[in-house]
Amino acid sequence: MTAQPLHLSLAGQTVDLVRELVLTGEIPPGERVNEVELASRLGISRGPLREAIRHLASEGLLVLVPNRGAHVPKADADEVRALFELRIALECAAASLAAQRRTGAELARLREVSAESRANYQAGRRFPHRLDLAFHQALLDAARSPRIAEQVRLVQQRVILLRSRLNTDSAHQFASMDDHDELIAAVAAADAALAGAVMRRHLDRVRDQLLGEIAPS
Amino acid sequence: MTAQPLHLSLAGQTVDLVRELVLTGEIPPGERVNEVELASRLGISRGPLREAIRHLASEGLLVLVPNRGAHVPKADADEVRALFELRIALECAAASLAAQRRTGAELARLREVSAESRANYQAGRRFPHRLDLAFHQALLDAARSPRIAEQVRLVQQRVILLRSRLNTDSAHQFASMDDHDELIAAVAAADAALAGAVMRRHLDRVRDQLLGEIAPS
DNA sequence: TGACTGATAACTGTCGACAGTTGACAATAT
DNA sequence: ATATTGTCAACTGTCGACAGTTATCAGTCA
Repeated sequence: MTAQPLHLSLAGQTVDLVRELVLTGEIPPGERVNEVELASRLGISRGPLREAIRHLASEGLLVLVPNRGAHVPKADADEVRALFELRIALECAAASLAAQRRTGAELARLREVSAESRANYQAGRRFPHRLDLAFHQALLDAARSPRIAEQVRLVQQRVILLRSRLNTDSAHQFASMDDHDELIAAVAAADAALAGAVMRRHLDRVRDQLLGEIAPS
Repeated sequence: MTAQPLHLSLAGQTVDLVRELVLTGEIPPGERVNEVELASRLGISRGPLREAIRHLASEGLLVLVPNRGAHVPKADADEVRALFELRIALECAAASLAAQRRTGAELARLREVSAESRANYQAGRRFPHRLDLAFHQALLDAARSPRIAEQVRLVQQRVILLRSRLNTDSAHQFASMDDHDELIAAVAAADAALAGAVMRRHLDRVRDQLLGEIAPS
C-alpha cells in the first residue's frame, strides 16, 4: 500500500493539498510547518511532503530556512509594493497582448464575467473574489501567452495570501468593476497601449487598497 | 558520514551542480536524467537529487513527466516567442523603473559595463556573453525591484539554455551594444517610457536573431 | 513475414530509520 | 539575582530498501 500513482503522484496531490492549507489561512502566516506532524496528519511519508514543501517554496508560498524548516511568509508594505511591481509588469503586458489578439469569443467571455459581477453586486451581494479572478483569467486567456499566464498565476496566489483575511470595502469593489469595463472597452478597440495603461491604473488602485488595509492594522 | 549541512545543504549544492550540468549542455536538451545513475555519479543519495531535480523543474530548466522522470526541454520557435513575451514584459518594466530610480553610481556602473564591452569588441575579440549579462544585471540593480529581478534571472537562464551552443554573429553584437548605449541614454534622462521602448526594440531584435538561428538548423 | 501478447528489466515513487544540528531548559558559578 | 555553560529533546537532512509502473524484447500465432 505504498505507491498509488493511479492518476496523480502522491507528491503532486500533496502540493495542491498544502497549497490549499496555506491559501485558506489554515496554516497562518508566520507559522512554522512541522514535517513529521503534517506528514502523519496527511497520512503520508515525509519524502513526498518535503518535495511538496520545496515546490511551494519555489512558488513563494513558503519560506525555507536551513535546518529550521519552512514557514508561511508574512508580508510587510515593502513586500506588497515589490510584488505589485512584478504583477503590474506581467498583467499590463498581458492586457496589451489581449487587445492585439483577442477573438470575438474571448471578448464575449470578458463581457459575460463583467455582467455577472454587476448582477451579483446589484443584487446586494458583494463582488465575489471568485469573479475578480475569473475576469483576470479570461483576460489572460485572450492574451494567449502561456509563459506570462504561468507567472501571473503564481503572483496572484501570493496576492491571495496577502489578502487572505482582509475584508474589501464596497467602494473599492465598485471602482474595480468600472476598471474592468474600461479594460474591456480598450481590448474591444484593440488599443494595446490603452489596455496596458488602464490595467496599470487598476492595479495601482488595488495595491493602494491593500496597503491601506495592512498598514494601520 | 550521512549529513554534512556545514554551510549549505547537500540538496542546495546539488541544485547548483545540476543547474550547471544543464546550462553548459553537459546534459543536452532532450536527454533524460536517470536518478540512480546521476546520484551515484555525484556520490549522493536519490533524496537530495530528487529535490534538486524538482527545484530545477520549477525553474523551467527541466521537464517532469510522471513515472518517466525528468529531461532537458528542447525549445521550438513557438517556445522562444512565448518565453520572450515574458522576458519583454519583465525587462521593459525593469528598464522603466531603472530610469525612474537610478542613482549616479548605478548609472556609472552601466557606463562602465558598456565601455568594457566596446573595448573588448574593438580589440578584435568578440562581445562576450558575460558582459551582456553584466549589463542587464546592472540595469536590474538600478531598477531595485527584487521580485522582478528574481523572475528576470530565471528567464535569462532559460534563454541561455536556448542559445547554449549557438554562435552569435558580429553584426548583431554591434547592434546590441548600440541598443545598450541608447538604453543608458534613456535611463540617464530619466525617461521611463523611452527606456521601456528601447528595451522592447532590443529584445525584439535578440529574439529574431535567436529565431533565425534555430529555424534553419 | 508481420502483428500480437506475455515476461522481464530498468526506472520512478514511496517509505521507515538513522545522523546531525539547533534551540531551550536546567544546573552552576559569580 | 543574573549570567554562563552543559545537557537534552525536537526537528531537519540524508540514506538504503521496497513497491509499483512503464517500456522493451522475445516468443507465439495467424
